[in-house]
Amino acid sequence: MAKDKKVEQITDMDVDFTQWFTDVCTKAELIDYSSIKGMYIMRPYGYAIWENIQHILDAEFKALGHENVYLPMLIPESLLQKEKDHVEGFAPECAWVTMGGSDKLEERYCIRPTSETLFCEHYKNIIHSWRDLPKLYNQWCSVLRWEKTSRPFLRHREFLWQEGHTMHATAEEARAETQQMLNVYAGFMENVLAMPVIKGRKTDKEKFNGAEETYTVECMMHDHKALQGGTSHYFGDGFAKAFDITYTGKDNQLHHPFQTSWGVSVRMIGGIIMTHGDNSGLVLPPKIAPIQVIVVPVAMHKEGVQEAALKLLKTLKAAGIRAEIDLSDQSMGWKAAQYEMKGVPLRLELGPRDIENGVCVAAKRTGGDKLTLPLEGVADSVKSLLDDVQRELYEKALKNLQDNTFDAHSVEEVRDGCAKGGFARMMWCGDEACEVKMKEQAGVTSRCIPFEQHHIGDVCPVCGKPAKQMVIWGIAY
RNA sequence: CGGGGUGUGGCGAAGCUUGGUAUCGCGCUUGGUUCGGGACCAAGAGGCCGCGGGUUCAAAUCCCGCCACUCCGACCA
Repeated sequence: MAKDKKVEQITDMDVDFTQWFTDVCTKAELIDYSSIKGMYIMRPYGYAIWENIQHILDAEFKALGHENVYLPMLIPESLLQKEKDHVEGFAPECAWVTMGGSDKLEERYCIRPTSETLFCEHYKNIIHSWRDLPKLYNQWCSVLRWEKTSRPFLRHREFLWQEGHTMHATAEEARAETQQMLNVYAGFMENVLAMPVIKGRKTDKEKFNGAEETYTVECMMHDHKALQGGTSHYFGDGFAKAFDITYTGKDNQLHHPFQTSWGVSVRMIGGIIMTHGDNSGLVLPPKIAPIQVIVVPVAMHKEGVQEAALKLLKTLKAAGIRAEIDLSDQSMGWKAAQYEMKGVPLRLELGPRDIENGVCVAAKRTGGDKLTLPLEGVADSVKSLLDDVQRELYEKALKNLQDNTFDAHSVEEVRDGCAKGGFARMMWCGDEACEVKMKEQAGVTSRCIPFEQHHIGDVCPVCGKPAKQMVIWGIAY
């Protein structure tokens, strides 16, 4: 039976979620392994998803006044060391270039794990006056962090990302930028990736090395674990002071500018997979899917079928839909399973019977009965179905988040509740010692201090002292 | 980086204990029949047995080292 064959190809997600994830990454042809641990090959289908992410986000960044730049890949050790917290955080995972050709280098160069220091070096050269501010730069690139363990999309040693780095005249302006970009990420994830997010602030323990404040959008995966979707940092003038970046203000006095940085990476693709995927494979939100519609002709050998299918494809493409056709001689069943594996949101079948009736048959990747669509005005019906899939994915993910988020009043409650997956909301005194205890006793980390606060209790259940905020706790990827 | 498991055509496995020159299924190629949920017949092609060293007349098999994958910790976007 067909069902048995599916199980052969891809591990059941309820049996082994990790193995299921790896199966999807390789069998949907998103990724291949290279010979170096943690360095993956992004195959055309996987890279196309990243390209779609890039196109949409890049346009949003630019609409908000940001400019793209490209900075070097190597950071001299002396430059990296200028900001103490920053270097301490990244030193353990830096890879170094020590040779130039056959000569040992005078100073070793770090392969960028992130580019704050490089941006600072450059900003010092180009920022002199209040007229030079703000500087709103963004860079699409890859960075390298020598991770001990690695997994496709979730933890690469080299990963693709974007890093925005901005400089502002005032702290208020920089803070506003930090929030603005967090909102850009949240909107993108919810509206385009169909992934509901929790916006909030990271605790000091979890914040970025060198940042004053780190903000995050946290998502819940299908297995109820947490994934950070994007981060936005407010640096204050710490880096500016460390790198001696100054400008002359309208008051003819020297000032340090205020800085932000923000980024998202291919990890988001891991998030898409783990949010929407099912036991048939990948499920892609239509807005990001490289192929939105696959046209499958049925009984192609029969008179006129192929022509009609190609005509249908042309109609869809002309309407701006990312559609493709499978004219291979594989069986109907094989094709159905194949495009389900690859997460194509909508499949259109067209056979002799349909042509006779002037219709085609649509199957949504999200399931439900197959639908019969008149070929007359098919592009509009398809667009509407794609919208349905997009909405259904979001609603399902939102339900998963809501159903698996609970209020907790004790460490034990968090431990037991999160052990089977989920987000715990619990009050917190703000003390890092209690956060450490949560990790030790409940096995969870703080995901964020959500902007949307609820009053669950008056005290921190860990220490009994008065509580300051509600924190989301969970097990993170 | 510590502990466990794994590595054999593209994929999944058998063979390893007891050394003798590699087997099966899927996939791939060609031809034909099929075609509304993973089709069938026939003929073919494809292997540095993860890499390096050692033992031996002889190594996929035994020994040592390394690399990679994977799971559990610690670390991290």
